[in-house]
Amino acid sequence: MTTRRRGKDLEDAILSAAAEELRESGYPGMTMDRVAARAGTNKNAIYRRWPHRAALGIAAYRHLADAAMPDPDTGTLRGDALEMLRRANETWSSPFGAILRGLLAAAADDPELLTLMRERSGADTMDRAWLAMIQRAVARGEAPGEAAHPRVAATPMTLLRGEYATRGIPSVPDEILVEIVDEVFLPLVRGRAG
Amino acid sequence: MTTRRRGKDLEDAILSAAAEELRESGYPGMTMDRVAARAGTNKNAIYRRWPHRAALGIAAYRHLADAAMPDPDTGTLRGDALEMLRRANETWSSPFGAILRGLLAAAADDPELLTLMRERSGADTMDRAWLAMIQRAVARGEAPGEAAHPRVAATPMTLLRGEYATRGIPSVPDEILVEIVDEVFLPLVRGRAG
DNA sequence: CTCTTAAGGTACGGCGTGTACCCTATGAGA
DNA sequence: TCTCATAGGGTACACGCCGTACCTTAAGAG
Repeated sequence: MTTRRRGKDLEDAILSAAAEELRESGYPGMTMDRVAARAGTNKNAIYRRWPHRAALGIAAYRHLADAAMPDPDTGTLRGDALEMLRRANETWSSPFGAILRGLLAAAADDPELLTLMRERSGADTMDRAWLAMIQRAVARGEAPGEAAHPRVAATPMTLLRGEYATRGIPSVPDEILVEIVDEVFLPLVRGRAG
Repeated sequence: MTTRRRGKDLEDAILSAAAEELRESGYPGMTMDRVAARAGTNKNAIYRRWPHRAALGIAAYRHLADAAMPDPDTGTLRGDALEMLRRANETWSSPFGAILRGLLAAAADDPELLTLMRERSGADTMDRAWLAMIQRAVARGEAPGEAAHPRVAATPMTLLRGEYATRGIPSVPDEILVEIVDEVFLPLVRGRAG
């Protein structure tokens, strides 16, 4: 330990350590002591940068996330929607998604943290992608223009999240995704005609 | 303290104490020590009955819940749906709902607890009420028979829960409820015709 | 070369969960 | 009526974690 890290170097080391802890133990299992130890520093350095454990957790989560997949384009609205749901399901059911859910659970009481989460977790990006997808379908004449409504766009993802919330875990079976698309999303889009 | 409580007496005392703690401090603030003190007993008696704090929390929550309102019957599907959402919004935004949300957050990782919660929290009852409501609309000729689908029935409540999950707070404004009904639920019901 | 700033080291206070141990009232059954 | 297994009461404690305080020491700007 000849040299002593400072500023950004140290900050990155802490974030990486926290991210690894998140990956290994989830948010509830991420302790400040272990993060400090893993980063080869001490809690002072952490608390000088982040006020809470939660703040560090969110910041570290961001360190993991960098998805930014391209929009699906299967040619049909049904195909695109299913693809989106399947991708989301994969993400949410990965250990990675478990972390996100842990964070969400911890933030559930704290509006301030919740908005932080929304920004970082790409939920808004997701909604925009759905809207764009619907607009492509409208352009193809596959859906009525009234279908391009934010709440319609957000519905399938909300339903998927609902599955996680009530079932609780590993992964939502594909039939459910199909059901969400065929029994809710597509009828909804059609029902908005005229 | 001439007499010493046993069995059901003591159990009720503990549950009542836990329920009061829940009401006053929410689930995160309900500590075993305080519950024991409030019940005039000690943690032994509690841990002999419930394995976790979470288990006690869920059991105590049940002690608070006894709603069972009659179904709304406004004469129109739109009116009934709005009424259901408004009632749910009231419940969920009450301190009482905050408790429920705290419990849900704590149980989010544990499927076992989640099923316990579902049974106790009346979510299934709620879904049945929605289905019955839709079936009345079908009988009136107000909705197509295909609309009486469990997933359709569950959609509005899931969307409302989604609002709580992302916004995080006090109460969902009425416009949002109206939007859920007019922009999603009713188009969905109509879109399932034919 | 000095001096402010930030890192390292370490020790705590406080709180909460779950367990251990030992004492004592209760009530069922002989 | 007496005995005795059972369950409640009291208390202490190990353990883990968060967040803070305090002091020492390196780094690097001026």
